Amino acid sequence: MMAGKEDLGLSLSLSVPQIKHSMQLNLMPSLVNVPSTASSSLSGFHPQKPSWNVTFPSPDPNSSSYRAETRSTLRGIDVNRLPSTADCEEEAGVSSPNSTISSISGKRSERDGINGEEHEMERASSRGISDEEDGETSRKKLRLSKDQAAILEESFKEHNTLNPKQKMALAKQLGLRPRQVEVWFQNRRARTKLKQTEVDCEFLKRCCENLTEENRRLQKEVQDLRALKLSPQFYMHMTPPTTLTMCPSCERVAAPPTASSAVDARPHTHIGPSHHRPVPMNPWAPAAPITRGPTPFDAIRRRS
DNA sequence: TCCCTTGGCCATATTACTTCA
DNA sequence: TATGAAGTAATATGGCCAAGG
Repeated sequence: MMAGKEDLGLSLSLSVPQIKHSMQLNLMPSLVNVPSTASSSLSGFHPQKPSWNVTFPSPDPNSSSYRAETRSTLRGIDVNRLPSTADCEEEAGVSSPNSTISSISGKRSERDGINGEEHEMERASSRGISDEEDGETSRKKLRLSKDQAAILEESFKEHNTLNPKQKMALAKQLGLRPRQVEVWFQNRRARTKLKQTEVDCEFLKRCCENLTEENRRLQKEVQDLRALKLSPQFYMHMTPPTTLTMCPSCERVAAPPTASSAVDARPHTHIGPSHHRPVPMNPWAPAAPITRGPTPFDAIRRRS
C-alpha cells in the first residue's frame, strides 16, 4: 500500500475562534463562513483560496509507501524517467500536449477538435512508455519515487498552488512533466480537503451530541421550574407582575410611568399607518417573548 | 463600455492501476 | 494464490476569471 492514514500523519485542525472543544481541535471558520456552493464541504474552504493547515510528512522509509516505491524500482520499472524530447519542449515553456489536453478538457468544442489518435499518443507519451509497451488502451499508473514525493510535499507545504514558473521549476527538478506536477498538486489538495472534511464532520458530530445533551438538561430544568411555579407557597413570595405593553410594529416594550423596570421607558411614538395600538402583555403568558418584571425564574435566582 | 471568445487554472468526480493484508 | 480494500496517478467535466478583439 502506498500510504495509510497513519503514514500520512495528517495534522488536520478545526479552528473556530472562541471555541475550545474537548477534541482539542482548532475548528476552522467553517462554522461561520459556510460556502455557498452545495458541493463545498463543511470546512468552508474558499474555492479559490482555501485555508490549508494540513501537513503531510515526507514518506517514511519504514512506511509501506516507501516499501512500495522501492519494490517498484527494484522491479526495474522506473516510472520516473526523465522527460523525453517532447517533455523538454514543455519545459522550455511550450504548452505540452498533455497540458493542452488538460487545459481544454473543460472546453467541449475544443476537446472535440482533438482526434483520438493524437490523444492516445499523448496519453502513451505521458506514461513515459513507448507505443510497443503501450498495450491497448490501458493506462499504466506511475508511482512517484520517495524523493519526488518528499520534494512535492515540501513544496506543497510552502504553497498549495503553483504558478507556471514554480510548476516548471519543480517539474524540472523532479524530472517530471509539468502536467504531472500539476496533477499531483490537484490530487493533493483534494486529499487534504477530504481529510479536513472528515475532521470537520467528526467535530460537528460531537458538537451535536453536546448540544443534544445540553438541550436535554435545559428541558429538564424547565420542567422543574414549571413544577415550582405551580406550587402555591411559591407565589407568596412574589411581587405582582408589571403590566407591560409592546408595540407590535417595532416590538419595543413600553413600561408604564410607574414601572421601575429596566425596559426602555422613553417616549415611544410612531407616525404613520404602520403604527398600531400597543398591545398589553401578560408577562405570565407563556407565549410572551418580551417580558420583564419579576418572573418565577428571578425569584428562584434570588432565593438561591 | 459591453459582449463574446479564448485560454488557463481550479475543484470535483471518476477511472484505472498498484499495493497490501 | 486470489481477492477486496485502500491509496493514488491520471482523466473528464464544468465553473470562474482575465485578457483581448
